Amino acid sequence: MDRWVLHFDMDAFFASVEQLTRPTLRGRPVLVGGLGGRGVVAGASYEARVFGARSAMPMHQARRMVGAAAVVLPPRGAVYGMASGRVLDTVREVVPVLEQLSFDEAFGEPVELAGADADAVERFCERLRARVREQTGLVASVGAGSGKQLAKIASGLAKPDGVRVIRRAEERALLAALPVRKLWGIGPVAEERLHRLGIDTVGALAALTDSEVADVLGSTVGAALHLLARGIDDRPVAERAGAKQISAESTFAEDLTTLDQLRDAIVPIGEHAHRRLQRDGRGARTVTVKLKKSDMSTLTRSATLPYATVEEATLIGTARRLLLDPMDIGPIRLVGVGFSGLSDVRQESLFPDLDQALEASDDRQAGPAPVIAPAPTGWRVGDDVVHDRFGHGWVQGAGHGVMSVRFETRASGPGVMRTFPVDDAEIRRADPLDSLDWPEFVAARAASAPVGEDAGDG
DNA sequence: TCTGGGGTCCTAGGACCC
DNA sequence: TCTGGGGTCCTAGGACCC
Repeated sequence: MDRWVLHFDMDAFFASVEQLTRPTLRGRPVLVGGLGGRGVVAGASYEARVFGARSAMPMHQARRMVGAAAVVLPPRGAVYGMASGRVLDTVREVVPVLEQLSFDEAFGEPVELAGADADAVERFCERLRARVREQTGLVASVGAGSGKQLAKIASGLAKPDGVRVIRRAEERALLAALPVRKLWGIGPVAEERLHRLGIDTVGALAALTDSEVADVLGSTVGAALHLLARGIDDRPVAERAGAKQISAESTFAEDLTTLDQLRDAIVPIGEHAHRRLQRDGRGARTVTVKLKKSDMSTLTRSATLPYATVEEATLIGTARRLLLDPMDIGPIRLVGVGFSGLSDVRQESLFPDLDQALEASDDRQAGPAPVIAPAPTGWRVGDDVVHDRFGHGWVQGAGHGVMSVRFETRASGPGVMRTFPVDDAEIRRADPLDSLDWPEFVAARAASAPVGEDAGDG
């Protein structure tokens, strides 16, 4: 009996959430991403893509392509996370088993579609999209095919705002004509290797022998891709287990050149990773430090503790001791801290002596301020604010002692802009999530919870 | 003014144990 | 007293995904 795998993919997710919660931005070219000199685009609205802007492009380049109309916003991870959760909850009402790939993508294989004809699958996908749009205000595209690979290719063809069902009869021809890069698992390196051998299409890849593919792409990855290229893809759709690794990293505006700078810089990064570890609830046994040099090559150093721990001092102390000296390895643009070997751990250690030893050797100190200045105390474009009379809004511009605030939320429709002195006492920092929910739930939440910090967490 | 941040999986070598 | 083979754990690097 024919199986049907669905791939569900939100359209321009980050930018769409911005346009949903800040209605003035609808129809405008929105770029979400890092604002600094080294920032890249994390999300671009379709209006921005018209100019050639794309995800992963350096922000300055995208900004130049789009021109003066560009609206550039820092990512609001907490809002995207909340929106993502609601979208997936909605999908789950219809497709209970979901394999979530990211914030905005998931595979499903609805049991009621087993053996269905393509028209029925198409109707199902359209109903799913309509439901998501009604309940969340966000647009998804859905692809369907005989396996994960084809479902994913189909959703790519469906975008924007559509459904694409790849029928059995068209499968072979469609796949064969595709550039190899379209296969999930073929990136720039594999693509280049195949090009050098004159293999440009999935059809040409499929026509190779097993051993030829293994020679070019390796025996494990090569064999898997060779099967996919021939349309053989019986991988099951299954819920993902908990994360295997939790990490945080940061790129600095200017390269770090001394060990002291690294030792200072790694602390807030380790704390960030540790906060997320705490939220996860497990402890970590292995600590990994990642350093990216100015030439973009990376070095990693890791250490495995005798037991998993949740202790911040132990974990960050271990990370600090793993650092290498830029005097030896060269200037560093990024520092990362990762925790792995995750497991449930009781709070009290089985090895109190060892704990003491580890903490004693922890050279962490309350040293000078981090090299990278903390967020400026003033208002920045994109900040969420609240005003007693005008309600929830966001900072659209700031400078020269004044700031312009657009008062609007998802529920309000396009709002008015007002100008205030930057030190106006009536303007306060607000929880970004209120832009999604205001005013329905906000009163209840404001009464019970403090304003969230960590909005940039994604 | 080049190239973020959060992940997964694979490879390969060495240590260590039986 | 000069040389095996298998299994597991650890470390480092890299490709790839969104």
